[in-house]
Amino acid sequence: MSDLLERLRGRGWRLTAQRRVVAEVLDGDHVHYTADEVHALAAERLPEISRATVYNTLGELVTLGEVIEVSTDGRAKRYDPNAHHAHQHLVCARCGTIRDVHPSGDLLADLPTQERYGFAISAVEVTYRGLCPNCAA
Amino acid sequence: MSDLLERLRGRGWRLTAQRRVVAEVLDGDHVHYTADEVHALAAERLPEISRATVYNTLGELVTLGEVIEVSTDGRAKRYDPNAHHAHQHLVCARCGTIRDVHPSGDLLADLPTQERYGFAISAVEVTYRGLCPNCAA
DNA sequence: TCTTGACTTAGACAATGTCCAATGTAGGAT
DNA sequence: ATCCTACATTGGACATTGTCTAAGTCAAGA
Repeated sequence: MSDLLERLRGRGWRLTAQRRVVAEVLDGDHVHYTADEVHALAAERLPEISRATVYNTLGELVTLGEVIEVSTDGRAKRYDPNAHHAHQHLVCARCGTIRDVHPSGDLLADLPTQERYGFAISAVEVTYRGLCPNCAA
Repeated sequence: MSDLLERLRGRGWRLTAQRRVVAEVLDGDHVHYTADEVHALAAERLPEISRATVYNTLGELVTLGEVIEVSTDGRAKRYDPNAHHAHQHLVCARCGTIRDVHPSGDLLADLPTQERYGFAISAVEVTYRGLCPNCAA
């Protein structure tokens, strides 16, 4: 993730202050912010950045495969910059916090063809749900 | 699911026309409607049913463990009445259609303790994403 | 049949996300 | 160094999904 900006420039991204700030906010391994959280953090550095730009930029990063969009609870989507390493999520049912975990084995065994019902499958997600240490108290 | 109404009555549910209609709409194995779809279908039989009642009733059914709430795309949640048989979901990335599939083995192997980060895990979800036969065309 | 607490209703409100027309600007061309 | 222009940003209106509340209604036991 640290050389994200170079990768993006290499793909012809026009590098603006807004995009740089959004990318910097997302830098880090265990970060799973909502769009509004990204907006708030970006605005600390670039006060007049608009919500629309944050949404646009996040959408572009998802399209480029640099971050993964995670919808765990029907509330705000969260954005996961750890797109280059296969991982799964631990989600708190109360506060929505997400934590990455790493595959314990190769559970991603593909579905047998007869269970695919004609779908062209491109990804598998595994989500463990429960209460985080904070909310369990 | 077919004797859902009896189970609910047995739990002290007050049986109203609205609840009956919502439960009937959800009857069926491969049904995964959004709350608005449930409302529209319920309104065909009981025209003046309100959205609030549909939301309330769906929430109660989830609390009672009779249906499962599925959030696959950050858009509307879908309600899965097939709560009594373990299963996984195949989700179309374009149209949001959901299809049930049945565990091919016991992939639900628990996470090792050192990967739980103090979470009290209560459920595991597996979602396969791709394009359904319709959208692939 | 009466009564009562649970249920339903309409609509206001909240949270999240999308879209658009007007304005600004990054970076190549000159 | 400056100019151009296609692409990016902005603010605000709008859309979708879901929640809440106060007032009216009704299921089911007495």
